[in-house]
Amino acid sequence: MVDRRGDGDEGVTTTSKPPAESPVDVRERARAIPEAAVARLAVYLRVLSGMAEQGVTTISSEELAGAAGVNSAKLRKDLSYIGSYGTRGVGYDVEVLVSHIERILGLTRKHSVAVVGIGNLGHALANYGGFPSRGFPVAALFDIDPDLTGVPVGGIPVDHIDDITTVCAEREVSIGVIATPPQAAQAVCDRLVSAGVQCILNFAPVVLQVPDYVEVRKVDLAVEMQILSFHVARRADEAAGDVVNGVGVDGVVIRP
Amino acid sequence: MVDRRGDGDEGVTTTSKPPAESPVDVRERARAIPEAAVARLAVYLRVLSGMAEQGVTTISSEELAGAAGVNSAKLRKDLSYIGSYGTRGVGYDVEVLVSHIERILGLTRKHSVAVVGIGNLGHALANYGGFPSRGFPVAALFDIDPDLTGVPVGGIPVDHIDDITTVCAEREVSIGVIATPPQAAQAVCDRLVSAGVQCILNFAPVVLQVPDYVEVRKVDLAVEMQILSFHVARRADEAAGDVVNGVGVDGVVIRP
DNA sequence: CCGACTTTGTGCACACGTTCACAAGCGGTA
DNA sequence: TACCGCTTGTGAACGTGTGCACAAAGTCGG
Repeated sequence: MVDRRGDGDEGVTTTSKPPAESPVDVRERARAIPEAAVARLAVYLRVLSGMAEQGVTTISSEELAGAAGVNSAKLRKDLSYIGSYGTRGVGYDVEVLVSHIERILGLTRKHSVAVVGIGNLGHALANYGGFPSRGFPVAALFDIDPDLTGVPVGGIPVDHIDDITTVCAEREVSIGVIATPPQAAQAVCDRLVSAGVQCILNFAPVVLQVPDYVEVRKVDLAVEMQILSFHVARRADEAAGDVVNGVGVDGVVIRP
Repeated sequence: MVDRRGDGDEGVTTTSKPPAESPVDVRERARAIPEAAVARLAVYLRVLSGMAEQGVTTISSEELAGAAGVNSAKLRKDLSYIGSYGTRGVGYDVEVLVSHIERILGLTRKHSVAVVGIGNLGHALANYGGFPSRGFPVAALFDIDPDLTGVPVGGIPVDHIDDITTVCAEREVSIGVIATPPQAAQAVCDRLVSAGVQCILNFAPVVLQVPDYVEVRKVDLAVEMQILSFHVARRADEAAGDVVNGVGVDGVVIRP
């Protein structure tokens, strides 16, 4: 039932395609792509889309790397994970690259999204234009507050959280977004999981416990802030402690 | 532990390799906590704070690791970067650990935050309770829309973006949050930087170009979604692959 | 004071990710 | 066709991060 539709075939490129990659190879390749590279591929894709809109048809690794904020060797290696679709001496065809990255990222298929927790953040997410335009239609909204049920937010009526199982099944939700207060997050997560959702994006500042087969990514604003804070502090220490021999600013003995 | 051993008895170790590092490098290294560890320390801190509130005074690496969703060896190694504050046979004193992590993360100082772009997301951020409670008071809001100027959001009046330099200096903003549309992000970023802000949290789906001394972290919802999408696709491929092993790729299922 | 038991801190080996550097391949030119 | 300059793709070196496994260091009961 896993419809491996994707592009009807690989022959979009010129006739040159010696080893005639089989779908199995593509699959093996996808499995072997490092996590870090996947994140960057998504960035390349966005940059490339922008390029395409501006009418750019060809781009070199150097240019693309610059626009994506990485070094060009890394970029080429990342792209090599998905196949060799460049032309030596010339660069990459923007459209070809776009379609291959989309295929690898599984964007040939639409992924319906459900947002749980329609507070400030939930509202923002429901109205966020970046989702639908990139193949992630928001198909359902849930909240525990009965007063919200039926109220449309961003064009979609809110459902009560108790209906999560049936609604998710009905609308084929494949990604759940948790935007609830921390206390509710684990319970919501459990309900999503039992509703068959296997991918979760968690905005609540909690560590979710899930079965192995469920993929969770978290966005934790406080943690991001604290990482920035750490760098501020480190920088201050460096400035202040430059000359201090053996002792850091905070009293940590650095040298024996 | 901050390297204070001078004991004899290395046992069976091979001949030591000479890294030939200058003392300065050693000191820099000692100070440098791996980026990945810093992110986790922030998580430990949150978990520990919760524990403390519930009256827990002591915790073992195993328990804390479980609550933080990491393995215990990693947790201990992470904690060892900031010093050895545990008691063998017992565990860690929660409050002691909290205070040390806070010190390392630079949370003993308040870091004022400015949010630029008061749209849906900006509203959500301005109202987000998680910031002030964790030592990140929102001290300023900016937008380009003159109609918003003076309007209070989350208790703070919005300033016009043209006043960003003076206001940021006045209120000692150390962290800037960009929640504008992508087209505006780079310009806003430039203004923040020239206003002296050295740490930026970017929600706009753009790769920001900044000087070396500025620290940028990005939160890109579309990228997160696409990473999840990749995993969905990979999983689907794997499921198909189980069948494909020894069978054609046309989706015909042949059960052995 | 001792021995049994618990838990930390860390050396070591391994896996993952990044960067370098260069051969291979392509388009353009004479 | 033969050459030249340019850019890709990748093997190999390197650096960073992870996990295991165990000695060291503590508590506790007797």
